[in-house]
Formats: sequence, structure tokens, C-alpha cells
Amino acid sequence: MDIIRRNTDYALRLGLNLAQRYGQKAVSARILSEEEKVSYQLTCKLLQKLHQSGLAGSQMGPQGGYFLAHPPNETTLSSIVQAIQGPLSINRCLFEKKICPKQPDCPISKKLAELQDSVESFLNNTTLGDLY
Amino acid sequence: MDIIRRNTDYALRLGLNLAQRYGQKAVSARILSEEEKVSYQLTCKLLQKLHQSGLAGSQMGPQGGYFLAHPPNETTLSSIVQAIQGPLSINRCLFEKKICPKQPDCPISKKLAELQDSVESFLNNTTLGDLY
DNA sequence: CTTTTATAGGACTATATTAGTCCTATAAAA
DNA sequence: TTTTATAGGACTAATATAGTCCTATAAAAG
Repeated sequence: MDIIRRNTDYALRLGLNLAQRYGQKAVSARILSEEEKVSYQLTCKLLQKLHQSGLAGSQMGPQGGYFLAHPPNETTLSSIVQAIQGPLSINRCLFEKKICPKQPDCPISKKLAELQDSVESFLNNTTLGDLY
Repeated sequence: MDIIRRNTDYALRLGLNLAQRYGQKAVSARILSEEEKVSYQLTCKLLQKLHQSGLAGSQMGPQGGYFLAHPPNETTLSSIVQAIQGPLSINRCLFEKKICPKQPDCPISKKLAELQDSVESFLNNTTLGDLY
């Protein structure tokens, strides 16, 4: 299983593409789709999610399209991951606390929480600007 | 999505249970199943996987059961995770290299590889002995 | 030497998650 | 008013995961 899902990976590529055009005019989903080799429909879906979560701006109509809402070095990988696949969790217990009969003293969750922190801090501290 | 899957979580609990009995005689899957609240059939499956990968020893017949093959502080979380859910990968690209059209110069994979390393080293450096 | 207790493991089913498509609506520029 | 482009709900398909069932085999105890 992957921590970063396929759609999130696509979204990272789309985001990176937008980052590299930061400051220029909007690009259409059609073009992004072609450049990043992601189906047009799916590209739309993913860009819409980036838009909904405030990462991308959009403009409808001719000459419209998408653009990165904030500078690349302010757009964290974490925010993109969250936008597409939601909050990530190391295991079920850390996500929905009540699932495990051993809560709240499970030594396993306690240790895995450290891992979760480290993954989160990596994603929080890496931005699109770090990728090129 | 979870990095540690449900079955892996069960297996960690089973492993921890075995770790806490390290040096004592074998315990049956039935008892482990009851103590860890995992269905008997599934417990068998998971213990078999731990056995196949050399993490647990087994003895058939009456008075038989399972036991941890090596001392708790030599049994890494990584080995258990691997045994149950296979090698973990941050994203598809890092797992099956050929999947991405941008290989091998994809800046995203390059960065995510760092995260993968950090997760792997955490799991490699944490043992069942660290959990209690 | 047969009965009982326990693991071994293939095959299968069910469930959940993820990916991807289709269709219609809406906004804005030319 | 036509064309270009995003918005988004509903649906389908594909894949992955969890879990069960059934039969075989090993070994101890009577």
C-alpha cells in the first residue's frame, strides 16, 4: 500500500506544474491534463479539489483556467495530500481513537504516534518550491 | 488511508503478546485470539505469516502453539510490517519504478524518497522490546 | 494405534476503498 | 449568443483488503 495515493501523486504533479508557472496567467485543465498525462476528467476533479481547499485559484470562461493561489514555497506537500486524500494516519487507532479495545493505553499506538508526527512534519516542512 | 493496515496492527498486538511471554512455553492461536480480540481464523492466518517469515516459531500438536523466534529487542516493527503487508512504499513510483512517465528525473519521487527512508529507518530501529 | 489438540495452507467470499467516467450546470469572454 | 472553460453530483469499474471455510498434517497422550 502506498502512503501517497495515485491521485495524490497526480495532484502533486499538477501542483508542481502550476508552481512552475507561478505569476503567469491561468492554465486550462486541458493543457495540464496533456502535459501531466492524466485523463482530462480526472485532472478536472483533482484541480477542483485543489481549488476547494484554497490551494489553487480558478477562473471560468475563455482564457480561464487554474493558477497556484500562493507562492510555491508556501504551498506544503501536506496541504496537497490533505486536499486529495484527507488526513493521513499511521494506523486506524490513531485515526478513529475508539476502534481499539486497548485504548487508551495501547503501547503500540503510543509508539506509532511518534512515526506519525515525523511523517507529518516532513510533509509540513516540504513545499512545492523545494521540488525544483 | 493507513500506513499500518488493520491486519498488520493485529499482528503487532499478537507479536507483542508473544514478546511478553518470551522464554516461556508456546501459546496456542486460540488463546492469543481471545486475548487480543481477533477472530480465531484470522489469528491463525497472521501467526502463520509470522512463522513463514521466521519471526515466530511454531509447534504442532497438543501443548503446541507459537512463540517468538528471537528476543523482543531483535524483532523489529519493520519485519512484522513486511511479513503481513509486504514492503511499504510512499508512492507507486518508488515501488514499481516504471509506472511514471517522468522517470527517472521526477523531482517529486526524489523528495519522497527521503520520506520513505525516514519511515523505514524508524520501523527498522523500533523493536517489540521498545513497546513495553 | 487411535483419539485429540493444534498448526498449515489453499480456495473462496465479502467488504471497503480508490480510481475513473458521464452528464449537466454555470460563468465569463469574444 | 456562441464558445470556452470550470463546478460538481452521480455513477461505474477496478483493485485491494479483510475475513471465512474446509481439508490436511503433525505430534502428544491415553
